Amino acid sequence: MSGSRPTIEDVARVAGVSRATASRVINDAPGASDLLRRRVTQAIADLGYRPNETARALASGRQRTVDLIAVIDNPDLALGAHPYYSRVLAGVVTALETVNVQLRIQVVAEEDAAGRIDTIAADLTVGAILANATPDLATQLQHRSRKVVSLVPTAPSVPVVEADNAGGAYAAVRHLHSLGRRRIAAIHGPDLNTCSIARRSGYRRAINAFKLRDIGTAGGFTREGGHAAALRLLDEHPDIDAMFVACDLMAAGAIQAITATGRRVPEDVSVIGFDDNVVAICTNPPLTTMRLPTEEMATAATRMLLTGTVTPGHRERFTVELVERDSTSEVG
Amino acid sequence: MSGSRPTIEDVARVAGVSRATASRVINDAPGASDLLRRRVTQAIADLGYRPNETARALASGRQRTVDLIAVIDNPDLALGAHPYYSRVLAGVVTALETVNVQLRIQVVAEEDAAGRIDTIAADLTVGAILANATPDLATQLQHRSRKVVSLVPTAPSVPVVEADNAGGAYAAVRHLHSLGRRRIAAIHGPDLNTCSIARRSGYRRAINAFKLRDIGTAGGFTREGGHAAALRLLDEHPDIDAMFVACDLMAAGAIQAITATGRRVPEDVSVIGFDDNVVAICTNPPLTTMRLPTEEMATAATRMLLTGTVTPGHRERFTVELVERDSTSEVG
DNA sequence: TTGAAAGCGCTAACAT
DNA sequence: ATGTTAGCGCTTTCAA
Repeated sequence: MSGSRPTIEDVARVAGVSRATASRVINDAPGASDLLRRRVTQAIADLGYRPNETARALASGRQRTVDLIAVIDNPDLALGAHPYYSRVLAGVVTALETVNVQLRIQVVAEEDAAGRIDTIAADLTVGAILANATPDLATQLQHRSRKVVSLVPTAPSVPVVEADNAGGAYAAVRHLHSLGRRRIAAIHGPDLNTCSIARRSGYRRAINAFKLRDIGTAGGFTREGGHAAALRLLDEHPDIDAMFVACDLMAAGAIQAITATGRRVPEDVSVIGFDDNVVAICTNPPLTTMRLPTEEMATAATRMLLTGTVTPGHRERFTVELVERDSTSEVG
Repeated sequence: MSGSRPTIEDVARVAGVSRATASRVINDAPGASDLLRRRVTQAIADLGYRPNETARALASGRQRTVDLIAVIDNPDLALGAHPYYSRVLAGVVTALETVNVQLRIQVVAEEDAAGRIDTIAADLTVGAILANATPDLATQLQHRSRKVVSLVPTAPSVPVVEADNAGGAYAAVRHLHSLGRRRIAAIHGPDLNTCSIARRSGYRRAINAFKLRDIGTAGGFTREGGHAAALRLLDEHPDIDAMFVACDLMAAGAIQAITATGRRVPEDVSVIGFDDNVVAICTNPPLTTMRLPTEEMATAATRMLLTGTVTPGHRERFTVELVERDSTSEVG
């Protein structure tokens, strides 16, 4: 009776319609009048009905899954290794804890992403979370399926749960400035990466606001990239007294490079990163950084997919906060 | 016809029995003669039959899941943050990619682990992977369910997919010794942690083999712990020229501490870690460490559960290999 | 010990 | 537009 979970049968009965109609409403399928549609929706709400995913899967012949799409350029930093994916994964898993929905992870190599779009879109059931898709890929995927949400900014029409990258970068530079740093160089991420672009624009805005010189180079979001970039920067601009680095992994490399040139962090060169993942406490010295609420963002994105509340152009923005550690200090 | 996957119906027909009997055999349920049991088993093999998990879940009323049990003592190092869990998660997800089995993650606080054992055991369907269980917890769980496999050594009867912790620790010390280091201190993990115990015994064995002095302290497997431990060690034994640190996170802390005392890594004090997770490339200098194949181990453990090949006392051991970076050097 | 048959909760033809 | 009905592949009574 009232002990077990309501079924579609209950919904149909309460709404005074057939199971088929109830099913149509639940699945947003055509072939139901607005009147009945409303009655069913009401019944669902009243009963607190939630479809049994298992029965759905059996009847329809396909398992409902949430797809996590990761575009990989560097195979060394796969799912288990890269702190970003780890956090995304953890966030998605949290949202999936209570529902009967499968998680499918699709690792797509950058070069054959284009070729796989149709297949991916066709296989989508609940929808896809784009961990790090390019605007192009995201747009195409969204065109073919609608059930897509990105964790990084892409194109205006693609639903996104994003971090305030520009604001975070601005705050980072402002912090360095408040410490008396005046020659603040930047190690940016890849030129075409949208997070990287947003962070760079935040940096530029701050540089202008504080009337500083814009010194920057790109590092590719890897430790190696950060290392090489810092070396270049110090070579060309030996008087740099701070670095804004667009991700923690690069910041780790930058710190290694800075100290390798005989400079001290934070006294000679203060460093501020972006992400606040486990790497930040392991650099030497520990890294001051801007914290991204990655897990929370992934959870939110997954919930959107699950509840079907993704609408084109939907935009949710999470704030990014400063976490002070030992890689920054006042000019002394 | 031959196009789609064989069903239990096909198995029953080929074996010349009813669906009910086939089901009994498949589920190891009582009530089937040895003769029929053999015929069904043969038919399953011939057809390459694999049960449809979705149908199973619907009929039985419960979803089959693999449970990943993580005992958490430090909330700061939850699933998304700690590199170990990330790698385990990645490995489990890999094994689950092709099957219709749900992943359920149970985060258990250390203090109420005991109280939750019965509930956890009762809810198990496919089985549980114990990421970091104590011998006590593992034994009790295995007692109540059988379908349990640990990723760390626990008790002899509990099936385990483990790393050669002792061998790895021995190899680490041997490496330091081969570089001319003679005052090799150790930062061990928690006293009661079985990985930590195995690594410590490997260290001791090496210390004896090379006739070195046994200098050690415990660090609790956290960055903070490693930091504090290194400070203590250097204070009490200022002439230490190398450290064997039982995990990368602690090694990161140790390196921070060593350089903070004005010593150089690797020249004055060489450091070798254990794990080889993302942290290892982010320390300053990058960390020489012993690589644990955590993802592969987790995948193997999950497959065992899935195929039902877990038997009490089963023991699988993965080797641990040296990865040289810049935190170790010859005495010069 | 074995088999027949009734569902599990839902989707999707097919009728109306 | 709406309802009727036949399964999806399996487990689990219930009878034999």
